[in-house]
Amino acid sequence: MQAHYGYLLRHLHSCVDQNMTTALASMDLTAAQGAIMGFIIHSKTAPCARDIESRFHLSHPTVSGLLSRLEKKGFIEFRPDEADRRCKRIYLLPKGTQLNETMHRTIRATEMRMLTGFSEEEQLLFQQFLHRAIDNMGGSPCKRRHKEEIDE
Amino acid sequence: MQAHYGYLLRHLHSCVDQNMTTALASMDLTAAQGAIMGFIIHSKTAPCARDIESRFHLSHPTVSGLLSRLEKKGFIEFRPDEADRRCKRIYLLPKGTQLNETMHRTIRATEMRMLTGFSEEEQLLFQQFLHRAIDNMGGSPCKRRHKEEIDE
DNA sequence: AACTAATAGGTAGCAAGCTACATGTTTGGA
DNA sequence: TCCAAACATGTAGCTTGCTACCTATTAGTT
Repeated sequence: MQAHYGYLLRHLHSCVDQNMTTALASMDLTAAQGAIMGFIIHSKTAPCARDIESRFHLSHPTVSGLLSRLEKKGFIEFRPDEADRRCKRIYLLPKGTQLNETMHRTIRATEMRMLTGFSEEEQLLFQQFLHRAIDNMGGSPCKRRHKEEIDE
Repeated sequence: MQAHYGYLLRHLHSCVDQNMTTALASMDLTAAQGAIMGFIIHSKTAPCARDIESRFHLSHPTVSGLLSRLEKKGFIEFRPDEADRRCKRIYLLPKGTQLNETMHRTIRATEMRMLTGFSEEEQLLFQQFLHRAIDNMGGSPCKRRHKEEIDE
């Protein structure tokens, strides 16, 4: 029997994404949007789009689209940085601040569901496999490299 | 340190997909298109869109789009089934038949790259983890169920 | 001081995933 | 036989991912 890891990865990713989106639907968030809101909520200082690109290894236009949808829905707002007029910092609006605990519980619950029947050791191993495989593929999927991963 | 499997899965899937697409670019195929061409080439009898949906757990419109791009590029053509006028069977055109060996080698090579440094046992374990996680999430990402997975 | 690099962001355009709804064909049961 | 359910496909419209190319600002070098 053949491996077809490419297929398995797409399938699992797709399942998790759909389940996560369904779980977050009552909060008016998709899986990707939820992940980003979690990051913004936990940031000490107001992040800018670039920070999100680096953290999630996403291209600039992808993040740009996600943020503009979150802005349209009233979770966040942009305000220009006074010191550096290039970057627009992201600030939480009330609707965004409210999410906090419920959202994290929901995300956690979906991940736990995926790992049903996995022992502690298996969970750790699974996580290590994913990290090793990512490293083997060169880390960043998008062309434009991020600061912390300059391969000299 | 937290898990964030959702993020890891997206990241790995994205890396693999990009690498696969780059590797297949010289054949004028993307990763998803390559997977489907492989399935069509190996089919005993001419498949229809539905067969591809079941095999890859994809929704109908997704498959429909992929196939129409493959048709436009001249890899395949559609011919209606004479017995059942609902389904349009998929036939390989010369450009599609030519792909065979090179394409499979390329796909295999990319998967092997991802597994660099994995022992035989680790590869098997990784594969089992993916299958188990998929089962935990309920198998099919899209709403419309497929024949073989009717959960009674 | 001035020019070039790097950086932050914007837009267009495409692929691939999804849901929801509509059409036409087959099949099976009353 | 006939009508309803199941089935194969089509289309519209959305999100999320990408590349490529553009502008504006900052920083660094000469």
